[in-house]
Amino acid sequence: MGRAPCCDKANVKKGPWSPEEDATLKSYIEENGTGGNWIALPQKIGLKRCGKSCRLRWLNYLRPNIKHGEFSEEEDNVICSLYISIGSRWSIIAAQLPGRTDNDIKNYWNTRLKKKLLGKQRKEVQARRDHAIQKQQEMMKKKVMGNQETSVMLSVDCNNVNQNPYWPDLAVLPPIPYSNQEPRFNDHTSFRKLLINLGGKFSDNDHDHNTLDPDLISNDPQFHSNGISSLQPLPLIVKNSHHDLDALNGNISQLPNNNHCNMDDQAEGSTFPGEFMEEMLYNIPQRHDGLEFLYGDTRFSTNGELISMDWGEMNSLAYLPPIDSCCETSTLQPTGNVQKVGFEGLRYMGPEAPRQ
DNA sequence: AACGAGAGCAACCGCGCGAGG
DNA sequence: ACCTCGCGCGGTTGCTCTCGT
Repeated sequence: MGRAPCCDKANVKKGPWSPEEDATLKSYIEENGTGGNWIALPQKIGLKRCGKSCRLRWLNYLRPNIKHGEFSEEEDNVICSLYISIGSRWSIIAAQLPGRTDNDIKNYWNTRLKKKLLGKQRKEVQARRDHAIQKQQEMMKKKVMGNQETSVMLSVDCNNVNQNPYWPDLAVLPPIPYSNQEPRFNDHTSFRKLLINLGGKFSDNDHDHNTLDPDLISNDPQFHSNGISSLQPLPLIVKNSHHDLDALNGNISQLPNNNHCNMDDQAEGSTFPGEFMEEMLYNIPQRHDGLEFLYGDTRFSTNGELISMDWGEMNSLAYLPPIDSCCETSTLQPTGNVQKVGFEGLRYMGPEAPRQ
């Protein structure tokens, strides 16, 4: 037994909305509001549409102050930052981006932002591999020549490789099977882990945009029902490798400023998900974390061994950063007017001490 | 110019939740 | 306490457009 349909499917129109339908719906809602009943609304105004369809059309397209078109880098930052903390809670993310709808953000994430991350990462992996192959070929050539000088050079090269423990012997490894990796990128957890490593603060000038509203989210019933027991921004473990290890072992108190990745000296002037992505992928010692889709889910034990770690565990390391009230969202009133609803916009104002 | 593949986006679907009876 | 109904959400689908061959 399925649930009863919300409307008579046989007698409702589906597909794209005509300008006439748009006009009818818009003018009615602007004059009278929704009347608190979307299901009854289409009948009331003579539209052969499902109530849900009307609601969606209004929310995503017709209501005032909807912003369409390109997302700014700042908006990218907000989306990524929030995605770290709450995952695919598009409505909450949308609440932090005035004029953007959850559907818009969801589409943008699925079609572009995600690819932006992956594309960059792939390109660099390939470049590094090509470079390593080239280098090894050169080394082999010299080795064939068999002089002593060459062995010294080889030894230096080997040391260099060892300084970069994640790209050992690349030239003898088979090509990374991209297609096999894809599925692992497709789940939210993998992307969230990746984004955690990106630090949440993706550019130098986004102080006003890495926002999250803990009240909004903690009051959101669905949040708890979705299996994330406490909505708390994760510590953004990026910069200091020793602190990272401590944090991963639960030593949060030893994580100064860890809610705000300091990009200034790690990737100054970088943009997200651009140069900083590369920095994260190739230059940071702890790049294992969050790139488990490349290396397997890992974290470090006290003796430095890598052990498995899932999202839930990572989430348990979280704490709430201080709050700066600054944001507001909008709701549609029965009158059709848009009312600003103030909420305590949670800003990552870091660096700050972890909340107890 | 024609065609196919891929990207982007609007819209639909099904489910969980809360309110109200 | 239980049931029904509507809302809101996230995931998915499918249409349209663009670009490459």
